[in-house]
Amino acid sequence: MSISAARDKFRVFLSQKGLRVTNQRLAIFDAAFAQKEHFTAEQLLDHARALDPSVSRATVYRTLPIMTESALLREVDIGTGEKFYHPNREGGTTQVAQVVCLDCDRIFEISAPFMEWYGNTVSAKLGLRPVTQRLQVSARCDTLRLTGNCPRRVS
Amino acid sequence: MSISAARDKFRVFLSQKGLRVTNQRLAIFDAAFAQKEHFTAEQLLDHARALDPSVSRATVYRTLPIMTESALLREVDIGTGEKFYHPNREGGTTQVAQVVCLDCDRIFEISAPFMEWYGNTVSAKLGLRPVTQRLQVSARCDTLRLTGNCPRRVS
DNA sequence: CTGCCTGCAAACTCTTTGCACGAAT
DNA sequence: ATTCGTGCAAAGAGTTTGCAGGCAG
Repeated sequence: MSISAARDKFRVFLSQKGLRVTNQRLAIFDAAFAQKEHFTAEQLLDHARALDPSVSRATVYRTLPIMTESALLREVDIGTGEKFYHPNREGGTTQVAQVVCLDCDRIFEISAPFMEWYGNTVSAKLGLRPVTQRLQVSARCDTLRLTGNCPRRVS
Repeated sequence: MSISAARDKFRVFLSQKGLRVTNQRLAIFDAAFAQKEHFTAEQLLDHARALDPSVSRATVYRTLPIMTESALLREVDIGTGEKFYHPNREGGTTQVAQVVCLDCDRIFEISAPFMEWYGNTVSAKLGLRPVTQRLQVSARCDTLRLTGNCPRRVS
């Protein structure tokens, strides 16, 4: 999905929900889709302000749930206190797992289709209906620690 | 593992680490192991104070990491802002997944031995060495929502 | 023109920390 | 007698919210 297609999808989503298409929301969208890696609300605020200085922290926090609900953004909570976000460029709803490198603090997304099966199986045993699954692996990078170089490039 | 065996394990752990065996730490331990379900730091404080009114919030927060490190307690972060804890009565380090019921807010622990294999596989692809895994499923309980009764009893 | 959206700053929640006193070893 | 542990209250981080004015529809 191209960025302009995603942008259109965002506008349509807002309209269909009866929400207004404001310059601030568009700036936040553009800032989010310009990111190459996972970002925090604070980082997004910085980038959005570079596009439109009138964007406030409050609006960023109010817009993030909208973009998450529209599936344009993925929310990732790795238990560090702050939430991370990542543009969903493929537009799909495929299950993904996260691998968090404890040495470079980067987050890698890995397709994990079996997670859905697992959620169904386990939930059925309890008489529940699965809604979401999260699979996260935190790992160390020996190469980085020993050589000082991270062997992985920015995706 | 009986509760008194666990209590001894806690005392031994403290001693071996050069930490002191205080009444407050023991009260917090006893309060934790008296819980039937997952609990928060605040709930633990309440129960510990019932055993020893001198226990403070600060000491609870300072003791929780110690009990977690000693594997007597398991820390569970389901992304709600507050952390949950659960006594590890079996004493093992088996991988467990959590199923969180969005209707009764209860947390169920499910053995998930394949998680370790998965962490290894995924990490190896990235050249990383896995440290921890988290697998969580959030699910709805239709029975509870429709009848008002939760079909699962407290474990 | 109407009412949703905004920025600002204060409030909130959970957790951590500095300090002086108190208790375990 | 040491030194670590403690309670208290304040600080801290991240996020949410009340309000008065502003802009989209």
